[in-house]
Amino acid sequence: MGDDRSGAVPPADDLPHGGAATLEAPRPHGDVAARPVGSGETPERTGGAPTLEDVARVAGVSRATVSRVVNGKRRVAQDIQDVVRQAIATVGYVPNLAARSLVTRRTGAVVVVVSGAEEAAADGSSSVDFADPFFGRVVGGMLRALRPRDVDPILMLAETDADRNRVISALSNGNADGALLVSTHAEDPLPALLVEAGMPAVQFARPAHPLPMSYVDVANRDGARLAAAHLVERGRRRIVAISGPLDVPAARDRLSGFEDELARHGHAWVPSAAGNFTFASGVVAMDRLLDQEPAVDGVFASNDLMALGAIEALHARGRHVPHDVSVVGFDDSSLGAHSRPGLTSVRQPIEEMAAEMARILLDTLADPERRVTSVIFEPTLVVRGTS
Amino acid sequence: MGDDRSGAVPPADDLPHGGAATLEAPRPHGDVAARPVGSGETPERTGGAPTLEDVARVAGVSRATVSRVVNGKRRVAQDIQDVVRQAIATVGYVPNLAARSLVTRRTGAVVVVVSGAEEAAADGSSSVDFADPFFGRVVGGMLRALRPRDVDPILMLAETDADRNRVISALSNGNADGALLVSTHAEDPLPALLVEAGMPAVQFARPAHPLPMSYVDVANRDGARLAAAHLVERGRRRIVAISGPLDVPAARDRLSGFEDELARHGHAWVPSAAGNFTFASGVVAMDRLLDQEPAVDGVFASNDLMALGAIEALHARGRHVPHDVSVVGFDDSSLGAHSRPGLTSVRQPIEEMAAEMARILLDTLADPERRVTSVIFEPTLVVRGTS
DNA sequence: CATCGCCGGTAGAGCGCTCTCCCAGATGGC
DNA sequence: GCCATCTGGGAGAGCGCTCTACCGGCGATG
Repeated sequence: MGDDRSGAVPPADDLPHGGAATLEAPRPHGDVAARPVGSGETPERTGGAPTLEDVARVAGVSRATVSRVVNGKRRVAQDIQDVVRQAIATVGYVPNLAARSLVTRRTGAVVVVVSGAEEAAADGSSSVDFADPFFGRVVGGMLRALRPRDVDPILMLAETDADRNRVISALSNGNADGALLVSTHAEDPLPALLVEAGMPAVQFARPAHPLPMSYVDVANRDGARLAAAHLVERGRRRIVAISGPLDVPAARDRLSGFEDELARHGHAWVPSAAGNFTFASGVVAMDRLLDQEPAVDGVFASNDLMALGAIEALHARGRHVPHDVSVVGFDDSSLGAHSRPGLTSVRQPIEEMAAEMARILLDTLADPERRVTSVIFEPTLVVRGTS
Repeated sequence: MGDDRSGAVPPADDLPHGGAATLEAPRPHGDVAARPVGSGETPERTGGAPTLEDVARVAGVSRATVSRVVNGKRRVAQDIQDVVRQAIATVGYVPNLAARSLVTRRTGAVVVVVSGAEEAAADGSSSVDFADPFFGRVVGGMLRALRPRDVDPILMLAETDADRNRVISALSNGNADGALLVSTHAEDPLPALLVEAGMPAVQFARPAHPLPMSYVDVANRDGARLAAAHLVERGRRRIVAISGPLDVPAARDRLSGFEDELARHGHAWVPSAAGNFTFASGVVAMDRLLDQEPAVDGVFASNDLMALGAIEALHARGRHVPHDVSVVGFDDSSLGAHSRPGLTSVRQPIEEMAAEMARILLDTLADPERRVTSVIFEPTLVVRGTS
C-alpha cells in the first residue's frame, strides 16, 4: 500500500477544468487555440459538440444535404460533397448517435448476453465463470467481426429474471439492435424469451430446446469421434468418458459421438460419468470412474477443465499420464495448452465461431426477412502430451 | 414497483376519462385483431412501443407528470403516482433511452476499453490475448459493480489509431459516459488522449506516464516481497527473476520489490530477464537465466503465464519443480491454479479491483468535480505445489 | 382580507438527427 | 416544342424525452 507514488500525479491544473474549456470551440480535442476565426457567420455556438446544423452553415448547404453526405443515402454532387466533408473536418463534427437512433430506431450496438442459471449463486460467486478463457475467446472473436462494421457489443450478464428483463427491455428500447447469446445452461429461459419478443438473436451452440433461432456450433459428434479414434489408435482398451450435463445438447452429442466411434471399434459399452464442465466436477467424475473401472487406460472429457480435473484425480490415485492413461479433452483452451504435459484436445474454432455469430446477426439486422440459419464448424484434434 | 397496491388508487372518476382511455392503450405486442374500435381520440397509434404520451393519456395526466413519476425528480402526489404507475404497467411502457439521452446528454453506459499496441499484429493475431483469463476476470468484476447501478459496459478494443478515435468519439458523442481502461502496453497513447479530451476514465494499474487519471492497482512491490520472502523461507539460495517489460510500471515495481526483499536477506544481486507476460516469453527468459545461473533453485515470474513457461523450460532442461527449483508466479490466475503441480502465486484481487474501478468511475460521473483518486489493493501469497 | 410563498400540476420548447415531401432545373421521348 | 421523367437540393415535420417556465389553488401571514 505504501508504495504508490501519489506524488507522481501532477496537479489537476493541467486539466482543462470544465468552465474554461467549454468556452472554447466545440472541438472534441486538438489545438484549441486554432479555432477557425473569420468564419463570420458562426453565431457563437458555445454549447457542446458541433451539430449537423453547424456543418451545414459552414458548408453553406442545408442540414439535409450534410446528412446525405454523412450517410451516403442519395447521390450528392461531388463538389458539394467535398465542401461538406471539408466543413465536417473543420468543425470537427461527429454525429450524435442518440439523435440518430431516436429517428432511425436503430443503434449501432448489439448486446452480448452471457446467460447462466442463478441457483449456482449459492457458492458465493456467480454461475458464470468469467475466468474461463472460453468467454474471452468468444468475446474476442465477436469483437473482431463487429469492429469492421462499426458495431459495438454491450455486455450483459443474465442470471436472474431481473437480468433477463433488463436484456429484453434493452432490446425493445432500442438500446441495442440484436443479441448474441452464450447460454451455459439447458434450462435457460432467455432464448425462448428472445424469440417470443421477436428479437434478432444468434446463439452459441444449438439451443437445448427446438427454437427458431440462428446459431453456430461445432460438429460435436465428429469431434468426439476424433477423440475416440485417437485413443483407439494409441492402443487404449479400457476407455471411459466424462460427459457434460446431459440436458445440454453439446454434451449429449459429444458423449454419443464418442460412444458410436468406440462401438465401431468393438467397444460395446463405455463407462461414463457426467460432470458440469468445471475442474472440480472432473475430479469427482474421474474418481467415480476409477472405482468402476480401475484398469482404465483412456479418458475422454467433454471439455478441458474437466480433463484437467481428471488428470488431477488420476495422479492422486497413482496413475501416470500419459504413461498409464491417455487423456483427451475438448475445447483446446489455453488452460490445456499451457498445462504440463500439454493436454490433447479436440479443438473447436471458438473465435471463428463467435465471429460467424456476429456476421449472422449483422446480416439478419440488415435483412430482417432472412431465415434463421445455423453454421456448423468442423473440429480438429490437437495432439499434445497427455495421450 | 412490483408491489404497489392498486387498491390504493382512487376511483378513476377523479380523472378525466381515465377508464375509457385504458381501453385504447397501445400494447407492445398482442392481439392486433382486438383493436379498440371507436377510439374517438386515439390517432391510430399502431406504431411501435408505447411512449410517455400514451401513458399520460391513459393515466389522464400530462406527459411531464409521467416523466416525473418515472424519474422521481419532483414530488408528485401519491395517488397520482399510483395511477401513473398503473398506466405504465397496463401499456407496458419502457422509456426510450435514445430520446432520453438526447436531452440529458447522458447514456447509462460506459465503455470498457482493452487497449493494446498494434505492432504485435505481425503474428497474425491481435496484441490482446483474450484467452488470458485476466480479461474475463476484469470484465466480470466490472459487471458485478455496474449491474446494480443499471449501467452496461460497451466493450471496445483499441489497437490502432482508428480504434482509439472510435473510442474518443464514442465518448464525445454521448455514446457512453466514461471509460474503464485496461491498457496492456506502456506506450499506449489512449490514456493521454482520454485525459486530454476531458473524459472521465479510470485505469487498471498505474499509468505508465504521470497522468491525472484515477486508477486502481495492487501493491506490486509488496506482492513481489511476499514472493521473495517465501523463496528465502523455502531455503532457496540461487534465486532469479523473470520480469515483465520494464517500461510497464507494474513490471518495474514487481522486479524492484523482489530485489529489495532479497537484498534484505543478503542477496545483493538477482539475475533477471524480461519477458512480455506471455507463456513463450517465459520459456525464453528461463532458458537465458539457466545459461547464466545453472544452479538456480528459485524463480519468481511477474505473472503466471511466464511462470508456467519457466516451468516448461526448467523441465526441458531436466530440472524438477518443486524438488530442484521453486517457482512463484503473480496473478493467481486459473491457469496456475489448475496446472499440476499447482502454481504458487501472488494473488491480486482482480475482480475486486475491477469492481472498484467501476465504482470510482460511477462516482466521478455522479460528481464531476471529484478529484482523481487511486486505490491500491494488498496482494496475498497463495502457496501451492511449485514451491 | 389582500398577499405571499409553495405545492402540484400543465404547456411547450427544444435535444440533433433523418426522411418525406416539394421544387428547380436538366433530359428525353414523341 | 411540350409534357413526362429524373436528378440534386431545401424545408420542415417529427422521433420520445426532459425541463424550464408558468399557473391555479391553498394555507399561512401581516
